[in-house]
Amino acid sequence: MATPINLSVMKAFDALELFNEARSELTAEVVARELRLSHATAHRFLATLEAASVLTAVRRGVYAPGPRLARLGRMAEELAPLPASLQATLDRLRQGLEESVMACRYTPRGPLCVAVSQADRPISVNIRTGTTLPMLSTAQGRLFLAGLAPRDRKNWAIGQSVAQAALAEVEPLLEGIRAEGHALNRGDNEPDIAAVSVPVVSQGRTVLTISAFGTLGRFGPEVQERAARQLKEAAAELAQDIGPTKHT
Amino acid sequence: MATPINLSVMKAFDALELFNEARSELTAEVVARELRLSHATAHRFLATLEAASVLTAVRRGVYAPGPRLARLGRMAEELAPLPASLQATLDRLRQGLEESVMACRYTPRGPLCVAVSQADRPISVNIRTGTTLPMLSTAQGRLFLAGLAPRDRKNWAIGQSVAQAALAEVEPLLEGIRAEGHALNRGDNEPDIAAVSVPVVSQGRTVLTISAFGTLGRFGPEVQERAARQLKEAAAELAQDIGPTKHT
DNA sequence: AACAGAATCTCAAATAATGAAATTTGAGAC
DNA sequence: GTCTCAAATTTCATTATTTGAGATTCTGTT
Repeated sequence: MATPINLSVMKAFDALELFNEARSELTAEVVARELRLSHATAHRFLATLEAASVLTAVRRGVYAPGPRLARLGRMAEELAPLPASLQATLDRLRQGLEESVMACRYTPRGPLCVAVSQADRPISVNIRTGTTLPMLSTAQGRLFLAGLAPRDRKNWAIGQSVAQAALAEVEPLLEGIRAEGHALNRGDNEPDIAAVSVPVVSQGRTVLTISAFGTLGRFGPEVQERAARQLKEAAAELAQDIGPTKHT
Repeated sequence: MATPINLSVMKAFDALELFNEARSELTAEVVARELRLSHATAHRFLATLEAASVLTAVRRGVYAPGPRLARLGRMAEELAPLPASLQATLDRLRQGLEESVMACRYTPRGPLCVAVSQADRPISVNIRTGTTLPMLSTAQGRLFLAGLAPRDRKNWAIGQSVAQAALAEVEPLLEGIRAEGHALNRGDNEPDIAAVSVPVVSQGRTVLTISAFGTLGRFGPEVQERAARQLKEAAAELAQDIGPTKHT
């Protein structure tokens, strides 16, 4: 049903995902172990990425991020089609709410996290940009579904091999979401994690969701209501930023 | 002789290279044409990159850079093992010399451009980070060769299938480079392009080159001398920044 | 010098990628 | 609403590429 995915390319990006602050260099041994590949195959991925300047060989057998990856990232930041004001808006909301805030875009597989502003506390809930959330069990997913016409919702379920029964089960929730203008999540997707989400609507379509999220204990009724209000104001501003585009 | 390279991964990065300021979106048609693939294969690469969040689907058939690419780029900028002061140093040199300035690292395939500071003029010579230069015909390549022990130089030629005769031909040049402490290029690699390069030497090894480059007409003897002097001073400072590391 | 472990290379077998052709989608005309 | 058609997406037999076991090379230690 779906376009087959190039598995080598996925693995190459999986390898890049192994870098983090605590691991600024990669060896074939780490790649082989983490991605469950042979040592020879892991080495070949690293050698390929080095040949492409995506990685740089620090010394024999040890690789670090390379200049091309940095350049492609800068290019992505300059060209990606998000409102210019999105990150600043998220930062402002985060300061006002004192919780983490994020924005998601619709994809058929689920809401895609495209920007985050993490709460300032030493330890807080975070999500990585590029993460795709489940559609049926998250506030963001339900907002996107609530914004679709019934036929589009049905086609979505068919396209993603989701049982019509599962879709029918959330229809009452979607009704409530449309009435309230925001969606809540209290542990439905992740235990002990709450979220309040509102849609950014441009030309009758939900083009983004923005959400405040954190631990359940921090999200009582008053916080929820305050968050929903502030998120809605921000969403209205963002919708004006987006305005009419050729994406109709 | 060398580790085989994964061709699918290379093609995926070739596809990413098609974005630029004038082209912020990609279609399968463009990818197919530019990379000489079938329409179906081009679509599959785009779908793969979209599934990996490296691209984002703007609408059916149209793709833009995605959040994961931006994130990986930021990660690369944070983790890549360059001296922290490198870019500032290049910027300062550019201002002093009023020419473009760049830094290269050694790879067996040739000098890899890892940082650039482009001259302020509306039109000036530039190079893209991630570009690998030829080894024998560039000032940077000759500097790296000049800094290798004769046996290492011979092994390099064997490893890269370079004829020993070609290597022997540049030996007198390398001798001159070692005596002067810098290397010149006046159209040897690219017609009408001149470069002055100096090595950044740490623990007896040439770990970087820094170069000023521009059109031939702007690089008279006085400019060359002035550039060499300023580049050498900067190289000495950078070498101290690098200092003793575990890269011995 | 010898040795050992890690990194790199080789190549036959297995698997995945490719592209021609079929199918689906969606915009525009009526 | 239906129909048309170009573009996008999917299918599947064939071909090319990828994989990993094992061989070879490299390098640090003694």
